[in-house]
Amino acid sequence: MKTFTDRVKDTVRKIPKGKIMTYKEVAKRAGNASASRAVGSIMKKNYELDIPCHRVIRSDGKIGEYNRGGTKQKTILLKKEGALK
DNA sequence: TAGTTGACCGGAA
DNA sequence: ATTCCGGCCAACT
Repeated sequence: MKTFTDRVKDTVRKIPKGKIMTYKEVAKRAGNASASRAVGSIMKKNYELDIPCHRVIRSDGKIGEYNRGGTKQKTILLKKEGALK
């Protein structure tokens, strides 16, 4: 039985290049639509290189936080991948 | 077991 | 548009 956390990691790992998902969408896909906050909490403590956490942004359209360079770096990465204009 | 924390969300002021 | 507040959930202490 996979836990919510495992599914979240799996979901984020499956996000294709140039694509973006909101924390809420990820939470929903993982099985708990209201766990958007928990998703961020999980990413923060489980940042594997297989998981492109920079492809996950907030529902407001804001970039959100990032542990490898902050919001700035996150934005740059998304731009490079073409996910963000 | 209970309390605190935070890469969030949505509504209200 | 910006700031504030309550709710929500998993991890940490």
